[in-house]
Amino acid sequence: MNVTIKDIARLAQVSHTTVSRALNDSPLINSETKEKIKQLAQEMGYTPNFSAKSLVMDRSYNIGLFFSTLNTGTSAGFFYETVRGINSVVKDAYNLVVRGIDDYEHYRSIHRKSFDGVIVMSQSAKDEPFLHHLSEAGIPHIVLNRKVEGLPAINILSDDSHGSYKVVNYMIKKGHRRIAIISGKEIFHSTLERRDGFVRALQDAGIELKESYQVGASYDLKSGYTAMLKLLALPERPTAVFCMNDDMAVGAVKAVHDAGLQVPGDVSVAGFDDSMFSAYLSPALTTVKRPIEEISRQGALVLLESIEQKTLAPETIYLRTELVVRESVAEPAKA
Amino acid sequence: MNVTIKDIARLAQVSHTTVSRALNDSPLINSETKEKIKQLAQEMGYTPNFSAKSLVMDRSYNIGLFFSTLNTGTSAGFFYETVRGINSVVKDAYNLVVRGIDDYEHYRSIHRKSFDGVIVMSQSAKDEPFLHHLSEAGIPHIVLNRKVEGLPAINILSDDSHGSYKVVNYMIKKGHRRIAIISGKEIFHSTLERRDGFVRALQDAGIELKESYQVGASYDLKSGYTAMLKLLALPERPTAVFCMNDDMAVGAVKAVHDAGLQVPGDVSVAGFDDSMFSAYLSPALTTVKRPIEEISRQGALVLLESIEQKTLAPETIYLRTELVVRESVAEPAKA
DNA sequence: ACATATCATGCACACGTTAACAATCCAAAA
DNA sequence: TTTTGGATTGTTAACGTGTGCATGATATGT
Repeated sequence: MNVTIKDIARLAQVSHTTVSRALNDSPLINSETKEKIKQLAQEMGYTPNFSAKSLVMDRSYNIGLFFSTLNTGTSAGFFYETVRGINSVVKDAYNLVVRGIDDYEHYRSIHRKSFDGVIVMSQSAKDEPFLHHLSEAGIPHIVLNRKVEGLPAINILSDDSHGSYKVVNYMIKKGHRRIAIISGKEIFHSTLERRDGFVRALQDAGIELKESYQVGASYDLKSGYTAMLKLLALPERPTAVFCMNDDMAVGAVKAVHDAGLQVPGDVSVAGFDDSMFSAYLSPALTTVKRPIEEISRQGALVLLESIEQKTLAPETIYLRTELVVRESVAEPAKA
Repeated sequence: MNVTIKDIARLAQVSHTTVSRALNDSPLINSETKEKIKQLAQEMGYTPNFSAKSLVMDRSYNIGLFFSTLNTGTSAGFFYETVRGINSVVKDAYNLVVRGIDDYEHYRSIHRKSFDGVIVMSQSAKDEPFLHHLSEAGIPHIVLNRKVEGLPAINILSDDSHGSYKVVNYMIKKGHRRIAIISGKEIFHSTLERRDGFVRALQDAGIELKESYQVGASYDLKSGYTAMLKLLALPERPTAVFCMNDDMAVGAVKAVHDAGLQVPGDVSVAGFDDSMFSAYLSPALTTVKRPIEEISRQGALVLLESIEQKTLAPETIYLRTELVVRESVAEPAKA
C-alpha cells in the first residue's frame, strides 16, 4: 500500500489539508511545520498520486508527441533526434507519450483531459484535420517541421527551401549545369520546400528546368536507388543529383556504384539532413544540416511555457540550415 | 466543458451508476437501456475521464518504455524499430511513455500507480538497480535484449552469441585466419554475448586468439573508424574484421577507404544488426539480422497479457538471429 | 483592556468514476 | 393470497488530492 497525505497527516498530527499545502509550498503554512511535514514525507517515501491530482487539477501530466506516421517515410535518425531533443527538456515533469497520427481513426479520445499539451512533428498536409481537432479541443500545441497555413499555430521549423538553394547553388558554382533532383513523398510539406530551393537556384543561374531531371521517390533508401537508376538510364545523364534526404542519397550512391560508375567522379550526389552516418560514407556525403534536435528542444520549451502561462501567441520560428561540404560533390568531368 | 456520465444520466433519466454499467457492458443492465445509453453517449461525444477512472481502478493506463540511455550507445535504428514494434501492439489502449533510465537519480517516482507495466530495453548491467526497483515496487515488467541473472524476470532477446558465431564462422569458411573484432561498450551485455560467439568460432577452428586483434570501441560510427585505424596500423594486419554492430562497421569501412585500401579486396568487414541502410552501402554489408521489431512486439504482447491476468511466469525467450550474406566479406587475397 | 488585523490550521466539499449493498418490480411458485 | 426470487435500477461511499470558507490563536494598535 502506498502512503498518502492522510497517512502523513496522522503521524504529523495535522489535517491532510495542511500536508497538501505544505508539500505544495503554500505560503499559508508556517515554515517550521512545513519543514517537518516535508521531511516526514521524505522519510515515509511519499509520492503523490497523479491520478487524484489530475482529477482535481484538471491536468493529465501527459505531453503527446505525434508523428504523421510511425511507419514509412519517417527515418530512424529523424525520429531518434526528435525524441531525444524533447526528452531532454521534458524530463520527468511530464510523461512523454509517443504516437503516430495515422494510428487513429477518429480523434475523440484526444482531449484536454488526456494531454496537457501536444507536440506535432508534422510532415504532411494530411495532418490538417488533426491540427484542427487540437485547436477545437483547446489543447495547447506546437507544430514542428512544417508551416501550417490554414489556422494560427506556433511553428518551429528549419528553412528547408534556403537549405536546398544553398546546396544546389554550390553544385552550380562547381560548374554543374545538368543537375537533377530526387524528390521525397509529394504529400510531405518539406518536399515542396526543398524543391522550391532547387528551382530557385537553377532559375537564378539561368539554367533550364528539365522534366526528365526531376524524379519522384519516397524518402527511403530503396526509392533513392531506383530513382537514380532512372536518371542514369537517360540519354544525357545529369552530372549532379540532389537528393531530398540522406537516406535516398545513400541509395542513389549505391545505384551509381552498381552501374560501374564513381561518385563524385562520374556523378556528384548531395543529400539533406546531415544524418549521423553521412560523414562516414565513402565518399563522405555533402549535405545540408537540419537542426532537428534543436527544433525539438525549442519546441518543447515553448510548449511548456505556454502550458504554464496559458498564453500561446501564434508565431513562426525558423532555424537555419547549413551547407555541409564533404566529398560527394566535385567538379564535373570535362565532357 | 466535457460531458460526464452524470450528464448522460440526466438525459437518459437514469442514475449515473446505470450509465457506468451500460458503458462497461455490465450484464446487469437491460440490453435495451444499454443500447439507448450507448447511443446517447455516442451522440453527446462522451469520452471517459481517465484520471477519475485511474483513481478508482488503481490503474494508470501507462506503459513505460525504458531504455538504458537515450544518449550515447543507443543507435537510431534500434530505437526506432523498438518503438515501432511496441507501438503496433499497444495502440491506444495505453499511453506509451518513453524514458531513459539514466534520466533518473532515484526511482521513487516510478511505482505501481504511475505505470501499469514497464518494458525495459536493457543494454547494460547498470540497469540492475532499476530492475530491482521494479520488482520491489511490484510493477509487472519484461526485459528485452538482455538476460538478467540475479532475479527472476521475463526475458526476450536474440541469440547474439550464436549470431556472431555464424558470421565469424562464415569468415573462416571463406579462408580467413587473421580475424579481428571491434567491440562495443564493455558495459553492454550484448557485447559479452557477441564476443563469446567470436571466441568460440575461432576456438572451434583452432585459430589462436590474438590480443592485438581485439580492439574496444563504443557502438558509434566514429569509434568504429578509429578502431579500424588501429587495426590497419598493425604490422600484420587482419584480413577480416567483425564489428559488433553495423554503425561501427560503417565507420570501419570508411577507415579502410581512407587508408587507400578496398573492402573486401584488402580487408573483409562484417557488422551486426542488419540496419536498414546496410544493404545500400558500397559494398553492401554482410551482417547478422537481429529481429528487434519482433522482439519488441512479442515483449509488448507478453506484458499486456500478464497485466490482464496478473500472472507473469518468469521465462526466457530467445529469437533467432540470421546471417545475412552480402558483399563486404570475400575470400582473402593470396598472401 | 479591548478591538482589530494577521497568521496558521481545520472542515467540508468537489473532481468523475466504480462497486458494495439496498431497493424495487414483476413473475413464478407455494 | 402470500412468498420467493431473479432481473434491473438506485443509493451511497470510496479513491487521493486541492481549495473556499470558517475558526482559532496570536500580535498589534489605540
